[in-house]
Amino acid sequence: MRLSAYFLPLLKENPAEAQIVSHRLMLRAGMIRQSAAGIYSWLPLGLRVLKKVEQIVREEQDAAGAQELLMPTLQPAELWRESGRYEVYGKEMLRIRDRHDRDMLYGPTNEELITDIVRGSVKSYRDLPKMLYHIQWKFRDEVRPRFGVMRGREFLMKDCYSFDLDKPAAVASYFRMFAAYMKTFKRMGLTPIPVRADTGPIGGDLSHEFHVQADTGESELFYDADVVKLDESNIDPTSPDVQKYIANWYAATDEKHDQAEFEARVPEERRRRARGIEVGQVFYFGTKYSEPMKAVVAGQDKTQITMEMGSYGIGVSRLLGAIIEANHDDNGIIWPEPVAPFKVGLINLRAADAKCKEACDDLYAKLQKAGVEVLYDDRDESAGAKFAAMDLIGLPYQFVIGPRGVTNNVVEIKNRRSGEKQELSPEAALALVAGTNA
RNA sequence: CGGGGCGUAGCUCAGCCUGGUAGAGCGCUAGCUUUGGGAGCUAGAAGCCGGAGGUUCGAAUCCUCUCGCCCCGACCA
Repeated sequence: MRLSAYFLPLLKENPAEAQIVSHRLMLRAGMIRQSAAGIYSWLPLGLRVLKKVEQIVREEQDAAGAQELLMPTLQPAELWRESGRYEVYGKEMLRIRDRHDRDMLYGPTNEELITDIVRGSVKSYRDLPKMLYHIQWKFRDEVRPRFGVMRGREFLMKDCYSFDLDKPAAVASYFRMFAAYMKTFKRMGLTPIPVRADTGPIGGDLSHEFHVQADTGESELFYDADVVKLDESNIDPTSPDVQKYIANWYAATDEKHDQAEFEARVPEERRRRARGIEVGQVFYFGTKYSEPMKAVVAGQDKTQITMEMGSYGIGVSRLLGAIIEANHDDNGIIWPEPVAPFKVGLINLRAADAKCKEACDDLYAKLQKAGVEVLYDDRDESAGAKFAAMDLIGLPYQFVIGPRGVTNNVVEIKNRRSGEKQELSPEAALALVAGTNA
């Protein structure tokens, strides 16, 4: 993509409304634009990252055995009356009336809808288990939206629902998803910390929140260092020992932290304290919805079995804020490579110079041919402006070509994260990024 | 939902107290000069001063009402 043609409205100054760093940087880097309080448009650069985050989530859901579907944003109030949540949910739920005076709502979550779908088609014990998920926009009418996309009213969420025959199977589904979450967040360059959680309005008796570590995070976490060291690929979700271990380890947010228990259970050298941002939560809630909504299957012995359910959410749009909170410096964003909007930023320092232009155009074509995602700054701007823009949007590699480099046939490569610079031939530069392209 | 703050050019803000022809910096347009860390000079364009009422000869400025946005708290993916 040529920057001269790209819609990338960068801001040199901090917008007054943005207080926290991720919000400021997303606005300054031209990723989002606010439409109303807590509601944002996603501009091309922001959308590219959103899609990458979404894709990683999708791949790990699929790998965990879940199947993707897509439910609507608008739901009939009827289903929520059936589960009893229509009255319980409060003003956070955006209620709408259609032209026929039917009560509708913009979904804040989808337990009712998915249960309705499953109960309509799943009739036999042979049809279970099932795990179904979708990635869809949700709306929660927060009293006070803030922190940009981290606490918007409209947000993109992955929500998955598991349906099992009995509790042991449902708990295994829970821990399968648990392991998938660890992997998902790690793939984005984050450090996930799973914290035991209350089940809140969703209900149930087993739940974990996933926080990712960020110095600017909203909550304070106290945890056993072993929690972070756990390798999710070794988790056997069906093992009662593993389940017990995970369910009982010490990790708590400040509200639920018990210093005495922390000290009693965790050796001093393993006690950790950090700030985090919540990006996901998993619940096992048994028959809370399947019971009132009559989601049952016929068992082998002609009995009726009420499905055992769990639900699993990831705040996809919120993750962008969390990733930036955990990956930035004074100059701007530092994207982890798997979610970077482009892998390489190619800078022509002297756009008016024919030789520079030729060298850059050539390298740009080769990068594209090699399948490397590249943003090419071909604008006629001052060098400083180009460096600053590239640092701000935080692409992992900056390829710089100026009059000096052209004379020596070298490309200067800057690693955005480490700041290290090296000079390579165009061929070597190409090999550097083409080789490791995912 | 309680408390506080702010709405003036695309962005950051001054002007308001003490009413009298709407400002600055950045950005934008044109030209010239520059060219390795947000360039310089010159000339421009750009605003229903959030909206509605009121007071006044006269309102960005004073009064009333309203809408929007931000911050702290309670609440939350």
